[in-house]
Amino acid sequence: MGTQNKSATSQTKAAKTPFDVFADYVAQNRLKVTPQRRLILDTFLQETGHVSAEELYDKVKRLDPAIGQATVYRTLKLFSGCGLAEAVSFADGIARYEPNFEAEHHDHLICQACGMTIEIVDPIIEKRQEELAAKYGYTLARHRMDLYGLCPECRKA
Amino acid sequence: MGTQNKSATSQTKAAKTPFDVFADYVAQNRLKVTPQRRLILDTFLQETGHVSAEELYDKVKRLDPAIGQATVYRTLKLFSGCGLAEAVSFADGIARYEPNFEAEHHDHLICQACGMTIEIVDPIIEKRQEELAAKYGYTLARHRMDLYGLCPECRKA
DNA sequence: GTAGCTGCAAACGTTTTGCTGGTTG
DNA sequence: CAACCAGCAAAACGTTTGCAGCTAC
Repeated sequence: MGTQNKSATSQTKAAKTPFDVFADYVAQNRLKVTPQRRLILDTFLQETGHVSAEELYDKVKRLDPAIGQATVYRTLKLFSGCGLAEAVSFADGIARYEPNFEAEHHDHLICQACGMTIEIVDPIIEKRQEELAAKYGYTLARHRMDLYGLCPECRKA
Repeated sequence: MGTQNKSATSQTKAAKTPFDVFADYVAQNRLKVTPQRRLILDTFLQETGHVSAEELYDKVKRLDPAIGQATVYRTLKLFSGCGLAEAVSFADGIARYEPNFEAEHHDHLICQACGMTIEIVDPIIEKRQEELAAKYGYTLARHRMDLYGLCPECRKA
């Protein structure tokens, strides 16, 4: 599949930064760029992993104590809407988001015994996923697939 | 459909029923088996897919109107603790559980906008997953696949 | 100028907890 | 009979919403 291009949309254009993505989204949806949103985006993009809204609120508040938590919640939804953030949730009832740079997507092949993880991308599966979604009238945005089993080493043991 | 054997681990022993699993867990942890727990387990095991605590509470309540919802919540945690239930959560802030004893597994097609979820099992994908695992020398035990997108309704809107 | 945003606080729905009496082992 | 559990109701939790004033476009 050569380079990672979800579609043929951007040929000559340099890769969009998250800020561009946000700016575009804002422009297309009659929204506005505010200092708060900029700050929240900045802070969010510095996250390496996943953050809960509350955690992000704490960090942002340190930089701008006047900010309200509703703003953080609302803004995270915005990011989620324009693909900058991916909502992931572990089973503890707290919503978490992780920065989604839209670059490399991959699935996981995980060893249950030793934790060895291989990142995989399989065109056949990706294609079939699209077909499945289409069958039910869904438009697919993203997916998560984790395969659990035993790696060759642990299998021997 | 013959008997479902996930692996060749149990030679002489008969397969444990979920009730056995629960009984063992209860015995080992100084817990008690009560009519309520039995009822909740029964009801839960009849679920084909995922249930929220509230949904299960409704069903159980129809069978025993005196039951309290705290009991359902507490009991589901118990099931989760002994491996009978798997906590899955889509990004809507509601905890869901699905029976975890069966070999019958399904994946999810989830609407990002309204949360509508369709349970799917696709032979082509299942087969390809096995092939992929084999390619890397892995023996597959289970997997999790969630597809996120827009359902037909939300797509229109 | 106006649509859209913010912060606040109150409202919301889900889940947990404290308590008292009842049941299991 | 000693844990342990049930039901109830209230509290706690994360999240959303209504509103009045403010700000970006």
